[in-house]
Amino acid sequence: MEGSSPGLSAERFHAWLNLLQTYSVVSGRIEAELDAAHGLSLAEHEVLIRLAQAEGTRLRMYDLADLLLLSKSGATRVVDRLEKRGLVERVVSTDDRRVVYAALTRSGAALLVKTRPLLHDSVERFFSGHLSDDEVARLRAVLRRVLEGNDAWAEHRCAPALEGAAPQSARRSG
Amino acid sequence: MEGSSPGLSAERFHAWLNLLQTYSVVSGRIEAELDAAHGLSLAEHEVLIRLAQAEGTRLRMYDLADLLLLSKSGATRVVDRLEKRGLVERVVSTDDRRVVYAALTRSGAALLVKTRPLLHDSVERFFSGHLSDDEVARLRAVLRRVLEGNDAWAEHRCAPALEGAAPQSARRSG
DNA sequence: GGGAAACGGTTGCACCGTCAACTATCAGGT
DNA sequence: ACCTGATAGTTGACGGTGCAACCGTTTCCC
Repeated sequence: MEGSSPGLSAERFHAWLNLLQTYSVVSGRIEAELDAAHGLSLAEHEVLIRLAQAEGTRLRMYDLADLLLLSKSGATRVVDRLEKRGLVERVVSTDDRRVVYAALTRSGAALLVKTRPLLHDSVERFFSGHLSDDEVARLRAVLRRVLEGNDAWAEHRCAPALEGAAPQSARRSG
Repeated sequence: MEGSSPGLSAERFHAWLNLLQTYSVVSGRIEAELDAAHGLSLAEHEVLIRLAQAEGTRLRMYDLADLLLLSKSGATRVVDRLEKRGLVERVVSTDDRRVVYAALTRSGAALLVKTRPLLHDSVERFFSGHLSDDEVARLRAVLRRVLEGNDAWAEHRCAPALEGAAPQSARRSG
């Protein structure tokens, strides 16, 4: 009853531990920096980014939750917070009155313009800056495979974010 | 004012997003499985594991917090929970009466014997199972570098855990 | 020895997120 | 038209975590 070879699996288990640790440390640092600078959490920040990139700078709550890997209620709450600050507003869909859009407000967009460079910079400084382009690519490939293995890979979630760093203009329909 | 080339940094930023997603998805699955099976969270599980591996199957609260990358209060609370279930007990040090040891109880050790294989299995199934040994090694190396870059690499935190899957015997001093 | 500072741990409070239950709306079948 | 079920979102209760303030202990240094 020795089970699966312990020595081998230890190495594999450590990789998992290291992932947890990296997540914990890096996200902690980034969050601290963002919070100190603008009082925005990582999740809040990501909401703004996702909205900025979306068609019409708005998203259904449902899609937002999906994008952020958050529960429905989680999405409700993060939007609550942002709405209270006037960075986002809720708009009920006319097509389907169950649907609520979270829409980026003017001041939300304005804030994002200021905060995005810092986020970029933080991620680079605390994370990707320690890696070569090649390593980054390999890392992505590996993580992608894990996500696929968990049926959690989704192009729309993993591919976008941060494209075209200046979305202010020419966002009209397309 | 174009700043750092956006296209390049996008790729690097995505790697970060993918790390967040992988953490979220995988830890969610593992946690669900552990919880369903034994009512133990991932953090609680790790406490038991760390204690089992420690000298005398006990650790100072301080060290425990460090190992788990938890705040002091976080450690207090997770031990509270485990103590309430009788899996762990607090022992005040005689050397230094400020110090409190969290010590694995008999039933804690017994439970761990049953749960550890499942944890192993979960990690393999949801995470490392999707990767080759080579990829695992590369991943570890990369994550380690990021941790080092954040002054967060610590041998005692990253190396141990899960060594010799049968610690029940011959754990005496050494 | 006595006071100050450092240390280890716990507690109060607030935040963030989940789950389950709920409301409201829409779609389908009869 | 009506009832049923699915869908989108919100709410309330709750769990887990961090921070700051706190207590008791130890250490340092005069």
